Amino acid sequence: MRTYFTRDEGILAVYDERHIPDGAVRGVKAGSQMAAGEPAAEMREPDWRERAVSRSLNAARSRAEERVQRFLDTAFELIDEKGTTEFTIQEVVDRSKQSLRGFYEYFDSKDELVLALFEETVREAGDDIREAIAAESDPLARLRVFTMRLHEWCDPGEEPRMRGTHRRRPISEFAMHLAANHADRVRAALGPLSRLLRELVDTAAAAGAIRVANPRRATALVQQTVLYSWFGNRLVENPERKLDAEETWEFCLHGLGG
Amino acid sequence: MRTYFTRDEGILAVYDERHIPDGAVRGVKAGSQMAAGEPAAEMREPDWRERAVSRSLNAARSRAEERVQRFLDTAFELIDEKGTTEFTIQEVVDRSKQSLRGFYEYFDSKDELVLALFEETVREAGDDIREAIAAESDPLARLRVFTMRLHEWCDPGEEPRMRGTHRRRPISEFAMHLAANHADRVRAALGPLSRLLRELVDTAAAAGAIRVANPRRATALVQQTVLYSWFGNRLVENPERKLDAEETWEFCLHGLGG
DNA sequence: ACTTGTCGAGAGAGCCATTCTCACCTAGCG
DNA sequence: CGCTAGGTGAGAATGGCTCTCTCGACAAGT
Repeated sequence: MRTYFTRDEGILAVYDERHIPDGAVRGVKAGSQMAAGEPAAEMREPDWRERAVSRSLNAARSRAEERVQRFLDTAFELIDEKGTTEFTIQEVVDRSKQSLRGFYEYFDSKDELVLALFEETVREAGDDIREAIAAESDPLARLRVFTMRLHEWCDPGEEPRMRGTHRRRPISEFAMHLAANHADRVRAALGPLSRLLRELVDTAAAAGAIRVANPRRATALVQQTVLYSWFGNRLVENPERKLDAEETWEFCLHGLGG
Repeated sequence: MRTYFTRDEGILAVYDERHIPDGAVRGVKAGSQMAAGEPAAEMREPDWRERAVSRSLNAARSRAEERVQRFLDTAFELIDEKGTTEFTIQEVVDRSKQSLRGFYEYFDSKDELVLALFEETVREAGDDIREAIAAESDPLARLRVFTMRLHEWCDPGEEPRMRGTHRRRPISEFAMHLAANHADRVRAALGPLSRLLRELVDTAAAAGAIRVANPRRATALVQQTVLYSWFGNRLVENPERKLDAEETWEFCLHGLGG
């Protein structure tokens, strides 16, 4: 089983680890006639040869980056159009004017591709949330903003999606699937958000705004409640009765003894 | 799109509506030469012909019931063995010594089959929970028992499953999938449980054991928290840190202002 | 020109769900 | 008793997808 994405780095760490180096490094070795000690090679000062190599390596890298990015963009596009993650690889390949072979060069499977989209999305969400939090100073307010934003992020009300961002519902949905089959990857992707939440909980607890016995579990519960409450709404038919961010927050707040 | 299962009745209502009657009723009509008013026919006293017909109808029905049951049992068996719902229809058919054609005679699709298993499971859970609740009289205690039982039911700790019941994790998991694609069916299946919970919440609120502004939403939140918290545990690696029923309950309790 | 690595094109392979065909078997009927 | 039609088992055929593999063209280095 191959793995292209490093756990915490995410998408753009892809090619460095695999394809490019595979080829590039081999090139270096061949070009420099392979001196004695391999580790020593890293320490040598960059002569023209090295520079040339690194230049072509960079070129190769950005070529690859661009290719991967095209796959990702196209996939986002298809999801946006279809409102579901049920596109086929063939579609992605055709539309991005690349080859099936190329696709599997960069992604192990379709899941891997969607996982990448998921990571991207979570990253965006994280940035957005962090920004929103920065505007608040009160620990409880920060916690509240986090909760509300995350909730909205999972399931943006009506879909005329805001400029610049993508449809997120299909991704969130697929994340359920991923959570079942690639729990570790999903966990890793959510890591930064979990840690942020934990911080907020700790701070709020320290400030006496909430009373929690076990911060870790409290964090987990809040995260869960928020992450899944949008999904639960799927089982509610009457839109009037769907739970919104505010209600979810209040429930959490009480749950936290606030 | 055909539908074999009535919303609230569940599995055993299947054949009455479709196949059997399709054949049997046609038989009746032909046999009795189709008198005048169709509705009137239902009111006629059972002469020998009617009795004979109903006997064969019953025979056909139980034959069908037995066949369907065999599919269901086999599917449960496969799930138990594999620990996943990833069996193929072919397997079910082969092992139950029936035919593919027969399968699609009774079930529209694989989802339909698993939905049936899900309904069965929920029904069992409901019975179990109701029984457990009956042993308690205090409103809050009843609510607590409900919560804990439901939590355990979704994700029975370690799998050496108790006699008589089936592996439930794979079913719960598949339910996530179903919730995405057949929300209405899942909602219907969960209906009785939701109503029960609502009752408990109302009673507890009336008794002043908890303070809720909007019972409906409170109910939804509790249901969600419980139903998904086991799923959230999937993202927790260290078993020590997984949330258990007790913790979930306490969170809900506070959330409910208890 | 010759080798070697890269990559697009696209033909499968394999796996499934779902549908279709056909032949058998049995009950009812003349 | 032979005949016919509906119900049903067996399992072949279809279609959709993911993923693999082969081929050939192109590019860069030698």
